[in-house]
Amino acid sequence: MSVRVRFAPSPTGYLHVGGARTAIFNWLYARRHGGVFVLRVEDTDAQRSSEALVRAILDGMAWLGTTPDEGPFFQARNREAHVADAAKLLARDKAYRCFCDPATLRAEREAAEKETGGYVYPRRCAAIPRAESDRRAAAGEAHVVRLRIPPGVTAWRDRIHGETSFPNDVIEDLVLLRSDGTPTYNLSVVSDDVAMRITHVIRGDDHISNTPKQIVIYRGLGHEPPTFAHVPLILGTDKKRLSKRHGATSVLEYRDRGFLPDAMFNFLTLLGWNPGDERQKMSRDELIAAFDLDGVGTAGAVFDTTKLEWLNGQYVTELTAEAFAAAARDALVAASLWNDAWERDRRGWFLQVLALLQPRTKTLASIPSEGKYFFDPSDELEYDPQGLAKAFRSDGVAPALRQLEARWRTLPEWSAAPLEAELRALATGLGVPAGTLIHPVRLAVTGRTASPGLFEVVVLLGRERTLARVARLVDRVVRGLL
RNA sequence: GGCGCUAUCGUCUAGGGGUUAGGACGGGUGGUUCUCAGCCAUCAAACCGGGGUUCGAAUCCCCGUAGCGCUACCA
Repeated sequence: MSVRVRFAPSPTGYLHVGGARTAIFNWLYARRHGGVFVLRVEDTDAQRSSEALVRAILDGMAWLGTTPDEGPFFQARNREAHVADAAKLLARDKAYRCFCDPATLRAEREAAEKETGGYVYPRRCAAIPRAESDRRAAAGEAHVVRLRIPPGVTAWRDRIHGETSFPNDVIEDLVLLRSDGTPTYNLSVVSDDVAMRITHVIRGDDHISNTPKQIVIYRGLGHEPPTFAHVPLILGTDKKRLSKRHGATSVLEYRDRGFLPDAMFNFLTLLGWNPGDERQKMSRDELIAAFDLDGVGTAGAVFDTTKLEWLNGQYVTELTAEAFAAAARDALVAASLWNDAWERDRRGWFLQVLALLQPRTKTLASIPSEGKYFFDPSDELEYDPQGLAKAFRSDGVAPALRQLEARWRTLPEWSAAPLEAELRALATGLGVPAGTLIHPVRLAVTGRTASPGLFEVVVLLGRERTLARVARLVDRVVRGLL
């Protein structure tokens, strides 16, 4: 039987990293086994669902590259089939009508929870004879339909947790159909999974306790349950289930923060799964070839973005120059630092600047700030205060820079080798280490204490901007303005 | 409260009777170098606790403990 898996988010929020990882595992499993990946939107809660949220989930999946082979299907549209399945269960006596007053039940539950803590519906209506049940329903008496949980134990072999079982007496005769005739979650899920011929249910650990209920429904319907694989939850740094208060949890937020989808995909894959060897950075094809449910761990995993940043840096470094340029363009536009010339006659210059920046870039969003001294036409830099104090510790620095400025001004060729030779010659003549000049110059042209190689930077900055910046800083230092 | 799941460096994890308990991120140190990044070298860093079983438990069993999840006419 060919593999059919599904991702079934309820559109009550954007696609968060936990859901994204579940989607990835399903997608990977389908790809690995030549199966089909189905997307089913569980939109039966009309209050909380919205089209915009459906859109957000689809966008998130598209960004990650886990687009469905089938779907999106919308669960709410299958309501009639779910109701029909409930009728089937009723006809087979796998379910029964419950005429209990909801307010009474609620009171009982509250009282029980206060005392012993536990409460399962005491099955008062389970024994109502069929004829009476039919008569009362026909007479219009309000009722719900409940699943009849048989005695015994419900067990399954979870692909991740192994043998798992629940004693049936702690499983409630859950409501399948509400008094208004609408189906509830567990019924809808099973009904749809059966209709969609799902073979493997790969979902979060939080569904473990729904599983025995669903298995009873499968059997009641006369179907063999699928294989279940419950993936451990993703946790926040406090080890609690990841939620908004832990910071960014939407995958699209990571896109906006300058992360690459391949990096995010790779990182999420490694959260709770490992290839069985020591690889960390893996391409999609490698991931597909290596992915297996057996490699999924059993314990929750803390979502710590430190490693994601490293991984993203790896992927950024490997981007082609064109791809990096396109990403840089978007980031610069967003930062209002973009100049159209960089796509035209200044294209070559732009690419050279980016070549310096790319290997040092961890996230795309940091490009504008990291390269501001290149992109911002202004020479009014802000100087790193600590760097300033250190670079101009000695009084001889400012005059030395003036000499350097003069030498560079008349340099026949504005390129790295002569620029460096000139600076070093001056340093030697002055009897100081080259760093004594290099550091203040770096500060003058970039405002910072750290940058790509100074002479490469200066070459790209050009003579005008370089000399203007050096002169500006020296001037301000001499006048005691800094 | 009940039921369930889980427990190896700070984090992601490997290891499933005998290992110097391995790797990655992050951190430290040293080297390369004008700084940063990178690269190279190197260091620190873990088996939740207690009982068993065994010649020998991180590993198997039991009991604790802790964390998390579920416990609706929500999904």
